[in-house]
Amino acid sequence: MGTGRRERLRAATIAEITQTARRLLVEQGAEAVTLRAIAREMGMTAPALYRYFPSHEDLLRHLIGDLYNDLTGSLVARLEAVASQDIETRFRTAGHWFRRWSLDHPREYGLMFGAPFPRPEGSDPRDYAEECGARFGMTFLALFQELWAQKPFPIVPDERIDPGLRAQLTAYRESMQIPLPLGCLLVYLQCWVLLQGAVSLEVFGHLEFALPDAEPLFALTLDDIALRLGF
Amino acid sequence: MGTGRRERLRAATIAEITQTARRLLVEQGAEAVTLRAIAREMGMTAPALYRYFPSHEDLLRHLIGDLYNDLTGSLVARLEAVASQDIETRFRTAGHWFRRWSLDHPREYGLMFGAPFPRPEGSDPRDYAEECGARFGMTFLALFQELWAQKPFPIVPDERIDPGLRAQLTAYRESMQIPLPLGCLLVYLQCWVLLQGAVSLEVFGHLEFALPDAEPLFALTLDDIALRLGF
DNA sequence: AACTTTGGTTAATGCCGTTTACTTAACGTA
DNA sequence: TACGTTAAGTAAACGGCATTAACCAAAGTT
Repeated sequence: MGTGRRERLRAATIAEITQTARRLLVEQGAEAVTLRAIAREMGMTAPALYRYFPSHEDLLRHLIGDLYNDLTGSLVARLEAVASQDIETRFRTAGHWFRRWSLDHPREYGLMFGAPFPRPEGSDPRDYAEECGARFGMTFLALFQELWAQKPFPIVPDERIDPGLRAQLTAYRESMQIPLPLGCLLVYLQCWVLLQGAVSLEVFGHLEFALPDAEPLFALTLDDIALRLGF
Repeated sequence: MGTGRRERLRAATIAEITQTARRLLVEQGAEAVTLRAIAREMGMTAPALYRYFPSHEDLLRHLIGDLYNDLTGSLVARLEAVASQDIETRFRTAGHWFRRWSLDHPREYGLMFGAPFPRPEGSDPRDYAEECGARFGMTFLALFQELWAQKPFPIVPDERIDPGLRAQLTAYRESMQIPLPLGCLLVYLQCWVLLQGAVSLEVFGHLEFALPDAEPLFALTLDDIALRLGF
């Protein structure tokens, strides 16, 4: 129509797109993160986004990856801020921090840790989002590694772990390339289930039927974790 | 168009609508549960559904309520089947059953326990879905009540519970009209967090990064719960 | 017989993801 | 410097979505 006289000063970038998507997510919720809305916010039209992502789905997966990276960066920063403290304090810091981040970013949390939309059939089982998620898990695992080296916590010996579980833990250890006893990885997973389970219930409002404020209950959950880690 | 010659032999019912919605949910996933699809399946047109529900949103909330009722009924039936066994066995049965139901009904589970779509502003904070959810929770709580009457498990005395938590537990107890010590309710909530947290992570695939089959880990979670209940 | 209620219909609005065909600025190169 | 190519956008269209408005016929009521 001629109004167009495009300047072509600068093309959009993937980072700008995901940032816009995130802003929409935060301000208006997951269902507001549409291709048309993102494009509208950026002064473009929806089909242009197909130059950057093959589908809406993939854009969201990429956003999830970015969110994991944000989470990881924020955790690392928080841990560096308390690097001089003893290891128990740092564990508790990590736990509290994860809960805080999650409560402060409920919509991001929902996208990352809620019910996954079924991944499209042909897509990588190891996509960007999963890679970033794995890196995030690794950051937590590093804490356990350090604790184990510094002050080993009580674990179950390999031969007393259920064989089916033992095989999976062995495979997991090999894929991670981290030389820890299987029982140590098991404690890591159990702590992670405790932590993320408690946070998920709270963020999703599934504890409100009994506790409007679940913080004190979470403190007890952290005590459980501390107990398991021999603190 | 005249093809219409409606017979008006029978009007649709709310139950038929939610059953159709559930079938779509199970067979094609949450995003397939549209008003148009439901109506299509029932040989109707979408606007007709507005005679039964004020919005798509409310229809889904009602479906969630029905799913809770299904869950409750199934749990009660399972517990009756083992009613003659000792209380520990029944607890373990309830836990395993909840996991099994959830893994067998992942899409229903996602709708009920996943990230909640934000409820419309003017809607009841105590809608049908929440009522049914409360009844489900009550069924689990009844197990604790029975256990407590029969073989009390170790609890924290009221005065050693964090004051903020104590106040909330007191309010919860009054709303539930169930005369149990606060420490007992606390253990109930802790066990529920453990159980549902572990199941959520597994159903949503958030443990697959380490464990393709999380059953043995879940068994350990049940052991934790058993420990807390003094078994 | 006339009126009201019940439970549907069609048509329309304005979203949505996605595809197709087209445009045009920028770049590489002969 | 002219020319082909690529990169990055556009507009138009399709079919599907929730929702609303206007309408209609059968069933029940007075």
